[in-house]
Amino acid sequence: MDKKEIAALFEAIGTLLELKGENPFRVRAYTNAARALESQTADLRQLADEGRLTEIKGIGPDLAAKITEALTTGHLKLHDELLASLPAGLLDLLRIPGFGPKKAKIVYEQLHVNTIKKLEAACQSGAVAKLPGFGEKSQQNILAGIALIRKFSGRHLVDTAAAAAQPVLAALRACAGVIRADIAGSLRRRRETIGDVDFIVSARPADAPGILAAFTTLPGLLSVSAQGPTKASVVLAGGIQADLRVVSDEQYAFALNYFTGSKEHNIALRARALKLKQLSLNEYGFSPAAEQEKSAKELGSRLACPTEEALYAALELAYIPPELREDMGELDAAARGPLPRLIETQDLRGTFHCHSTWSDGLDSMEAMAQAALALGYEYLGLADHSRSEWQANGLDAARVRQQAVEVKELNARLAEKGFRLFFGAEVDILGEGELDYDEETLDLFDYVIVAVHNRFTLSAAAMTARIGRALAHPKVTMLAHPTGRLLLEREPYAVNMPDVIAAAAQHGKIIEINANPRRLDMDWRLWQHARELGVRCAINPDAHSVADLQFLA
DNA sequence: GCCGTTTTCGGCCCGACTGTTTTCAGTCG
Repeated sequence: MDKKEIAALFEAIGTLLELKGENPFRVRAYTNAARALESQTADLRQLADEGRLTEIKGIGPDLAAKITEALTTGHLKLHDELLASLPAGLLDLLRIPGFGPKKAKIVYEQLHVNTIKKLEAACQSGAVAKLPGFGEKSQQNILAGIALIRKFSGRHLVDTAAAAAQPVLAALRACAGVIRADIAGSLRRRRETIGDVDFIVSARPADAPGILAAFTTLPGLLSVSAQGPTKASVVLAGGIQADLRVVSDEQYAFALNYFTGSKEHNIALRARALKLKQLSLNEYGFSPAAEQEKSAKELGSRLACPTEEALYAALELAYIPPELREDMGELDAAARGPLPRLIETQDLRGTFHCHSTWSDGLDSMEAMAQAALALGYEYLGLADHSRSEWQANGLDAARVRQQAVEVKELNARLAEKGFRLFFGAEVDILGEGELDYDEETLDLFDYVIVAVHNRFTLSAAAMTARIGRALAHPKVTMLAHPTGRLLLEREPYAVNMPDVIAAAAQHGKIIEINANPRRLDMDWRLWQHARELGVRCAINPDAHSVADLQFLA
C-alpha cells in the first residue's frame, strides 16, 4: 500500500466513524491524518522502519500503528470492522449533494433506508419530509441531488481518462497490422468529463481478430464486457469503460469522425451532407441518399476521404478541430472560411492562477517558479486564496504582507533568468459583491482574480449582479471561470453569461477560462461576442502543484 | 485521536448558507 491508498483508507474511516455518530474530533483526526499523508514527500515505509511516523504532524502513536498495519498487511482491521457494521449502500448516500452523514444516519435509523433507490422511494412517498430536521424542501433537494448523481455517474475527469487511455493507444499502435489508431469520443474533444473512451483502429480484416485479442488481454483490465469481430468493450483500471472499433483504412476517417462526435455535431454534419450533396453520411462513408435502403456498410463510401480534413472539405467546410465539435456555431463558421487557429499549449507564455503552499497548493512558490521556468514560461502569476477560504488556508492581511516580501526576494533572483513572478490573489466575492480584502491589502497585489465560492444557489440574475459589482472594483483584474468548474456530481452555479461579458466589457476586465487550454466549454459564439466587445479572455487553469503545471504543458 | 514554552486533560482554529428551527444544526468549501 502506498501513502495515497492509506490516506484514502483514513478518509474512509473518518466518514464511517461520522456515520456512526462518533466523536467528531476523532473523525477529524482521521481526515487530518489523510491530508497529512497526501502531502508527505518522505517514504512512509522508511519512516515506519525507523519509528519516525509520529514526526508527521497529525500522526500520533495510534495512527502510526495503523499506518504500519496497512503497510504490512495491506488493509486495516478497523476499516474492515466499520464496513461490516454498516450497510454497504449507506456510504453511497453521501454522494448526494447536501446530504451528509448526520442525515444519512437519521434516514437509516428511522426509515431503514440504506440505498439511493430506497431513499428516492421514501422521498416520493413523502416519508422523508416528516422526519425531524427534514421538510418538504429537503425532500425535493434530495430528489434533485439523486437526479444529478445519475446524470454524472460513471463519468471521469479528462486528465484521469487521458492517463488511462494513453498506454492503451500506445499498445494498439504497436499491434501487428494496425495501420492507424486514435482516441475518439469526448476524450478527443477534450471535454472536462469523459463517459467512456473510444479507440478507432484501421487494419485489414485479416488482422482485426489479433488486434481485438490484444485489446481484451491488456494488462490491468478489470473486465471484458464484449468482444466481436470488429468491436470490443473492456473496463480499464479505474473503472473507465473503453470501446475499440476496427475498420478498414478507407472507412477510418469516417469512423473517427463519427465516434468523435459530438452527437449534435454529427447530426448537423449529416444534415449538411444531405442538403448540400444529397449524400447520406454515416460511420463508414458517404452514400447517395437515394440508395439508403441498402445497408450503409455494404455500400461503402462513394466519396473517398482518407482524412477528416478531406471529409470536411467534401462538405465544403474548413477543418473543424475536435474541441469545437459541439454544434455551437462551428459549422456555420467553417462554411464561411477557415476557423481561427486554436491556442496550443506551446503558445502559453505563463499562467496566472497558481496556488502555492501559502494557501492550498502542494508546492512552494520557488518550486512553482522553477517548474514554470523549466517549461519555458516567461512568467508565473501566484494567486493564493483569500482570507475567507480558511479551509484552503486562505491568507489574512498579515500573511499577504509576508508573502509579498518573499515574492520580491524570489523575483530578485529570477530576474537574471528573464523570468518574473507576478503577485496576485484569488479573492472571494463576498455577500453582494464585496471583496475579501480591504483596500490597503488589495493594493499590495499586481493583479486580483475574483472568484465565486459561495452562495451557489443564487438565481442567475442575482449571481450575475453580484459578479458585476465585484468586477466594478478598480483593483480587480479578472474573473475566475465564470461558469464554475464542472466537477463530477456538482453543477456549476447559474450565471447570465451575456451580462457577465457586458460587465467585463464595461469595466475593462478579463474573463478567465479555467478549463482545458484548448477548449472553451461554452457556446463559442459567446466568446466571439466577448471579443467583439473587446473583452479579453485568459486561458488560466488553476494549478495547485508542479504536477498541475506540467500536466497543462 | 492528536496536541501541548497549557505536561496531562481540555481543546480541537471559520463563516456562509439553507432549511428547519422560534434559536439551531447540518453541510460545504
